[in-house]
Amino acid sequence: MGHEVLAAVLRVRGASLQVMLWERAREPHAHRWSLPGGELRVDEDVESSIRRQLAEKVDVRQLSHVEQLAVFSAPDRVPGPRVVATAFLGLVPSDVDPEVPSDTAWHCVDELPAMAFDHASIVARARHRLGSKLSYTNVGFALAPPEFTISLLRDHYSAALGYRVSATNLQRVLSRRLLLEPTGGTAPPGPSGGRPAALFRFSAKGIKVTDPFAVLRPPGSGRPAGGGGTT
Amino acid sequence: MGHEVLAAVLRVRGASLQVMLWERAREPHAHRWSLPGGELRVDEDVESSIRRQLAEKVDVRQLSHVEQLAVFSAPDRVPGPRVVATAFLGLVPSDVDPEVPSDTAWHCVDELPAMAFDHASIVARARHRLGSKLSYTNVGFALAPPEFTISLLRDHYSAALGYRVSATNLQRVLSRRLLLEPTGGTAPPGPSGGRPAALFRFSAKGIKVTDPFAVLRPPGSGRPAGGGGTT
DNA sequence: GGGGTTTTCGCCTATTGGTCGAAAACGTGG
DNA sequence: CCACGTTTTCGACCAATAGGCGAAAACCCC
Repeated sequence: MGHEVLAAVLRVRGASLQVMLWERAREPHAHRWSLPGGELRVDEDVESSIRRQLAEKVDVRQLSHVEQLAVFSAPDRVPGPRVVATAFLGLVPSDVDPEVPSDTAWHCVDELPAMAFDHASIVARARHRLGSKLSYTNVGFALAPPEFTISLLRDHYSAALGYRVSATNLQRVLSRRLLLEPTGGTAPPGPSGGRPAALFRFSAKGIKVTDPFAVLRPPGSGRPAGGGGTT
Repeated sequence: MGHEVLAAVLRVRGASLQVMLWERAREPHAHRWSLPGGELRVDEDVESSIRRQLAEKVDVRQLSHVEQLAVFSAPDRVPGPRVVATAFLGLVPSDVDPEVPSDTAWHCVDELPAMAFDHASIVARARHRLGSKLSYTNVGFALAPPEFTISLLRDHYSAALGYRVSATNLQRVLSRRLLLEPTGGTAPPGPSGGRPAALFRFSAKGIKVTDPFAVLRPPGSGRPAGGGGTT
């Protein structure tokens, strides 16, 4: 029984969320688009494997986040011999534009082309996971450059969530979580003018990226033990 | 490359959280305790497989919740040929006491015996996942009988989280999420007297079990679209 | 310098979580 | 049958957080 690893690598471009896909040249499902990945080797675990395979597509240093998504294991999910897939969610910050092979391109997640196998449902799962985690972790920073303005972050959140979020509120919520640290610098205003936006960087004083926060907290503590919590 | 499925099946017993384990009779790791599970067959997906394998241990109808946990894939996680494991979290309500085979027993999660392979880390992951999800989903009801008192639910939450939670607060939070529905009945008081407790059942009007709620909500909506959200 | 634009910040409100204490509803023992 | 302990339930109050609005700040161009 074969085992493959696949990744839905997402990024924000302008106002839309995009996923990295490559076009299959050969059957089965020739000319349909599929997620990057491949066979798991015997000497690597699934995370090493997906990082190795993604390295053939993009510079792995530009991946700001990688996490397990789920196992897809329907017996007929691919034609031929049985293949189980471990799917990952990957994120790329918006300030880099990795070189990709000629058969590979970014597609907006709400205008997906004809997809191979069950890859469309994997992308859907990745979108859902990202949207959920934006609320209670700091994965949002993985979408943004190391230094960013609140407006940019707001736009990224909006693109990933599919609805506009308020910059005022986003700043206050993230500040309370001790996740924003002003760099002191400012970004130049756009061509139409406007007040220069202050630059921020991500602060590690807050929660860890994978830690959900506890709504029902240990008694007496404003935030859960272990260094951090958020709303 | 082999693929196995494993489950950390948890339940609350009195004031402690327990996990179902069986004692290995043969090498490797003879006399160490391991999670139920086994080989994935070619004609089933991972969830069917874990349900089938758990059926050999307990009545599957008594499993109130099953969800994917993570893939464990370190090349040397088991001796011999490579085996990748898909781990699950399972829950059993506290009112049933499933018959288990003679080599199988429940163990308190904070007094685990010598565990086989990487199974201890899988149990740790399951505990963490349950604790997190108690806060923002309704998995808590999967630990309780169909009808329950607030005190019982409070005790189950306390056991699973490892700290005491307030019954007052638990009731208000769950009520606001529209998850509690009074049955009208009451439970008889204990031997030391006391006011009879009102019985409740889980109400499906609230959030779905796997849906996290959005802290950053769509504008204008008190709760996210799609049937429910919570704080 | 005036008008347009964008960011930032302070107020106000609504919702949620946490704590406390009183009242309700039971059993028991004098 | 009445005082007492026990447990549940409920209301009141407080703290923290999220959302909305509008004014002020800081820039552009003309």
